[in-house]
Amino acid sequence: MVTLADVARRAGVSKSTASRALSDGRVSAATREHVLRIAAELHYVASPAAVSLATGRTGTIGAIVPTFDTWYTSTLIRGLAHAALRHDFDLLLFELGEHGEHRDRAFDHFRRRRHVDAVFSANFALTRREVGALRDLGIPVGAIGGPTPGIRTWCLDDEAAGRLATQHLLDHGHTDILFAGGRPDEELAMYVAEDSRHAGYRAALRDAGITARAPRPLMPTVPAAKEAATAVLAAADRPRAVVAASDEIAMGFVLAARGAGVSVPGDVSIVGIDDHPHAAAFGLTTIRQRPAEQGRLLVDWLVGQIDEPSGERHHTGLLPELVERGSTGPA
Amino acid sequence: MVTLADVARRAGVSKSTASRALSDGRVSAATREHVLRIAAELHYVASPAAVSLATGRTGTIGAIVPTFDTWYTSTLIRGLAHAALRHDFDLLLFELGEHGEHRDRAFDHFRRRRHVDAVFSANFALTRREVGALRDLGIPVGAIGGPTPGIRTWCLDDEAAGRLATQHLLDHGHTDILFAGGRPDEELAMYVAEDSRHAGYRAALRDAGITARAPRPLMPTVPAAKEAATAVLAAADRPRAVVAASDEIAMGFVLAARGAGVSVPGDVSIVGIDDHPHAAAFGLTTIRQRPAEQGRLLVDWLVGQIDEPSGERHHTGLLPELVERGSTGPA
DNA sequence: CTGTTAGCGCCTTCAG
DNA sequence: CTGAAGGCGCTAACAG
Repeated sequence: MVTLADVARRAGVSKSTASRALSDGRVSAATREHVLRIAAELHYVASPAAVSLATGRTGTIGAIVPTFDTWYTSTLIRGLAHAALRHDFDLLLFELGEHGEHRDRAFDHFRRRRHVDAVFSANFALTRREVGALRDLGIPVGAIGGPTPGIRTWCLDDEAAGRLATQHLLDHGHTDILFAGGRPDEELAMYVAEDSRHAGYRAALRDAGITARAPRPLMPTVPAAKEAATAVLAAADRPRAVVAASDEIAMGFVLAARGAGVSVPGDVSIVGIDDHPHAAAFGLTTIRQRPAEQGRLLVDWLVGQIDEPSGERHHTGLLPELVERGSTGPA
Repeated sequence: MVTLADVARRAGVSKSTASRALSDGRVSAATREHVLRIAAELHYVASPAAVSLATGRTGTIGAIVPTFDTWYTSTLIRGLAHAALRHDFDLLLFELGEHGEHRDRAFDHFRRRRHVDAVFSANFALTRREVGALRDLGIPVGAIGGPTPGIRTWCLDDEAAGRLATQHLLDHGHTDILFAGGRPDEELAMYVAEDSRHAGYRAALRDAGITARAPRPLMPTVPAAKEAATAVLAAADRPRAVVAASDEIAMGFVLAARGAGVSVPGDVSIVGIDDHPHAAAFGLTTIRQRPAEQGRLLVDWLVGQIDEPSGERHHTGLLPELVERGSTGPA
């Protein structure tokens, strides 16, 4: 392997000069150019380990997410990866999974190794204790999630999203609107976004002077939603409209409706939240959020914080955006 | 930060003894236990950079994939991440994206940094040149993709999958079978799996003495497939059955069929390949593959190779598996 | 079994 | 502007 010493020797300068030439340091333009040329010829690449040991910087950002294989998290990670690359940072990935041994191990493993300069966290998947541990790492932490003491956070303004979706239905004259979503299992801190969306739904109805139905909790996956939706649509008190807490839930409803011969939006209007890539094929009216851009945003901020920490720890709500397609119609 | 020296001093031994106690080395049981206790008390964690510099090992595996946000790649990565964690390795991720500047940069960045002990590659997304560069890295390389000289590879036996899907239709008495899939854009090396699946389809028909239709190339996404399917199903020579090169394509067909009032499987039978998580909700008959297990397989192999390279460079085809649901029926 | 001695490759004072 | 020297934290011979 070619080292800095090789480059220095070949260039006829000292290691220090070579080092300076390769980075910012003050060197004469001539030597710099010369060293750079030699380095290129030799395909010199600095050893990350050595650089890290000498500087304390690792050049990598850690990302901690609940699972990779969902539209939201995988798209978010894509955004993180692109931005990290643009800033010349590497991205180290940790999947937490559900609570349990594996999860603890993953988290511990991540927390104890000091080889990241900053960490991105999908906070909505962490316990309070875990978030605290992250904060105490002493490096910049940026998270997707609700407001969290001591941590800079961002996320879709879920309440506004729920409100916007509901208002859209209200504008169409609907009054019998079901909210579908929210975990049946109270244990998990995950998916609290759904609670905020539900709150937005309730607020919109309250403002309109309309009574909300009892929500229909379900797991936020297409198959689970389809199953639940089949029951909902077969019931005597079938709602005329539904606000789905996510597009996957909305898709489950569309699938169930078609299977049951229920027309969308003729018999029931359905609005989702997310703008999942499949939403268009389902003709879904939805509230859009852009995970990839959220990832970019986070990494840009993190990289800035590595150089000069600002101490800012507030929360930023991202604006939702209505996308009208064919799944909603007049009451 | 607490270092090995701190532990050694506090334990009253030399750094080397402490180091040995913390790892495999020969030390008396008593000293080992003592050092271990002190280390735990002090929350000692070895500096990865220092270890790496001293040993030449980095404890991380690099993964290079075309994009994160597809079911296949994100599930694959989940498998990689789980297995890596189990072996106490970190996972460094690189997303290549489409060909172009960003892609070159990503690849170069990855190739030049020597901070991974082994690399996983989603070969199907790479050019021959890129694969060659990976091979020349001098570290173990394991890939998902077709047989590649000099590289250990695995992938679903796509030809067998295409054949199995087609045979299933043949068994139902179908003779008018369309193959939907294959990139309209010849440029990209990506998704060659579709070609093999198409080959399997043709082989099955040939064996049955049935003439194949001209395939319907399309982008492998739900929206694109739905659009293409709408045209296919409206045509005068609408096929009685279709082998979709992937479940996403199959879903596009199901959506299009429902939109056009075409009954599945009454008017047209549809079989997919992959067993995407949404497949069940679509009632899709499909050929299953298990990306997460593929990821695990790869990492297990890679970790073994890091310790003792075996030089094996062959290809392994993974067996496809028919999953019958409701989207296929008699001719 | 344990301590001493050298580095691993780079950056960074400190002189010149 | 440049060179020499020391150290980042750890492991790996080499003696004892």
